[in-house]
Amino acid sequence: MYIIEVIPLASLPPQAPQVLSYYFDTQLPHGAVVKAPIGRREVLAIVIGSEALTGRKISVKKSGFQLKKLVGVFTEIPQTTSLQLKVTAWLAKQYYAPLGLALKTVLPQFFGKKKYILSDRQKTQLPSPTKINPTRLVTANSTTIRKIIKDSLSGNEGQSLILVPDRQMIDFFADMCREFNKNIVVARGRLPNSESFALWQKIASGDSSIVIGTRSVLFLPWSNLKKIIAIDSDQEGYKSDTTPKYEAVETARQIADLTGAQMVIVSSFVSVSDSYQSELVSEKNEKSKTSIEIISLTQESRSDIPLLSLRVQNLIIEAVVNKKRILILSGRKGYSAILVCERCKTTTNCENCSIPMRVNKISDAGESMLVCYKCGAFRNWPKECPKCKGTKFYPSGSPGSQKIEESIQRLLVRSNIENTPTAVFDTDLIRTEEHEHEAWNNIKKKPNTIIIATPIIFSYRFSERFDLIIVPTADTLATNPDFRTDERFIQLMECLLDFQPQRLVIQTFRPENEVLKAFVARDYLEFYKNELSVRKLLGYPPFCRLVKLTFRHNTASRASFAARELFARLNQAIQHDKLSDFVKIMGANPAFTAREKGLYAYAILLKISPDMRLDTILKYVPTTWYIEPDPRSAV
DNA sequence: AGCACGCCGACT
DNA sequence: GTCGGCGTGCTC
Repeated sequence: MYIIEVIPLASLPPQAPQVLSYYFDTQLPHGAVVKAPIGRREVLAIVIGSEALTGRKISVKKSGFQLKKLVGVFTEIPQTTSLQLKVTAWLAKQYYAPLGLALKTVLPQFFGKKKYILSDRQKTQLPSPTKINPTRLVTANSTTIRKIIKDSLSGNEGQSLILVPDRQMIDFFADMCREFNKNIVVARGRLPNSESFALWQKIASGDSSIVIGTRSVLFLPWSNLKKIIAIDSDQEGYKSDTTPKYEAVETARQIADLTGAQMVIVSSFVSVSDSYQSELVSEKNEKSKTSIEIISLTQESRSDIPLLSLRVQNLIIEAVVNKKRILILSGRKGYSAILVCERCKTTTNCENCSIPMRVNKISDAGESMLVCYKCGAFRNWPKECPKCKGTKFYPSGSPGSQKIEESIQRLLVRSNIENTPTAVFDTDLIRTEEHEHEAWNNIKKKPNTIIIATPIIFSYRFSERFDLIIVPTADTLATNPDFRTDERFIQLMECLLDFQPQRLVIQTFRPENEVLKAFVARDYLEFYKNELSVRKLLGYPPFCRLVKLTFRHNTASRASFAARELFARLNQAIQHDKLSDFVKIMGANPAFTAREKGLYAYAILLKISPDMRLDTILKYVPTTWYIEPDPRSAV
């Protein structure tokens, strides 16, 4: 009899032991794959140790548990590389995730269905980097990116990875690289198992190639990785939506450190956090030739603030007449942010959530519905106001894509150029990748289409060109106010410049805003300096890591009780473990959306010293809480 | 993350 | 009276 220690490919609470023990008749090698019973189910597990069972010693060692027997062996041939195990351990530690789920993310999709043979080198050792290369940080625009990628890849004998934030970008980089290298591998998420296996083996064999893909390709069995180029570092798509909720670029840097590869981040705009990383080397690029124009809306008459100022209207008409391509950046989908009662000014809120419902146009005749973007609930236009019994309502608040399109169409009609097509490009209309392709092809068929798009258009920013770009609502581009709002604004504007417009026009109620001025001057040194000092003072990234804790319950009092209870418990732990210099607790407060899908939500925000392990404090958080490390938004 | 247990509402 | 909703709790 032998005691076998395994990592099961299942989620165990992170505060519980992550390695489970079983007994079995034979010894099993490190890396073997077995079937282990957990509760009433069977899961695959990786063997990480075997020891002979000598008498009753074990019952003492594993007291409290009745050891179960392994159900069977899938294969004794080791299926995990040394690099994979290192990355697994790092993911689990860095993002406070169960080890088994971290392992599941690094293993290939065909794991447990196909068996394979690893080289000895992969099983046991890493390429042992002689030195850790500092990450290079390069700002690029659509004219310089080709050169930067080409230079970065030239003379590279090993494997290279180009990491992109979303699938739409893959083709652009694949086509670009094909011009100077024939060995391009395009990795699109879910391949059939056989293709996925072929790709996996090609990379495992050490074959020199340039791999282009989204975050899942990070975990290919690199055997000769020399370079990782990440396109942008702060895009939404880089954050994993399943546990472990890793940041792909941060993970890429870790893999680069483990393999000795060189890491390069190519961004349109260097984030505040990246600007602080002292080991990064920034390389300037030339300024764009776009003329940036700010239009102050404060002078427009108070009662009738038009969506498009006279100046913008004239520019659009002129551009249409001259057959120029026009893009309008929309901050949100739908028609408008809120619906207001004409008499008492009350907004219509969702019944299940404590947020206003958005107005959505559902037909060209102007028929509208209300929709909640939190829970997806729909309702008809209200008949009467529950407060004042008023019967007239009007859409208000920040305008969405539909309302912008409506304004444009009216303008075109007024100007007798109504044969100009318009198209909305946002996630209301584009639900799947095929939709997106189709929508895009339709637009391309009519090159004079005026496009009204949310930031999802940025996936095309290196390959598309617009002559005139309008930002009608600069002040409401950020959906929720947050410490990252200002940098997010600059990032959006910098991405717009990648379309290389002749003119970019920004409408604002706050023309004196410092952030806007920094963008117009395109000089961010002062911005970084101010932003960093504020963040240092308030304990935001890069000076602290944030962890958002959320508790939801259908009873308000129980939710608030749980929140106060954990708040007290964490404070106690901080005192007892002498962590007050390393952890700050904000809360416990009702969450930004205090009621969500009928549940009352409370949130606690932790600010944790970047070099402290998250589990030092998170081990005190009950499993009933939702834990989100490095949330994209602090609210 | 699964998966079962357990306790409340609408069906043959 | 059972089926089934999903809240709560456990996994060597």
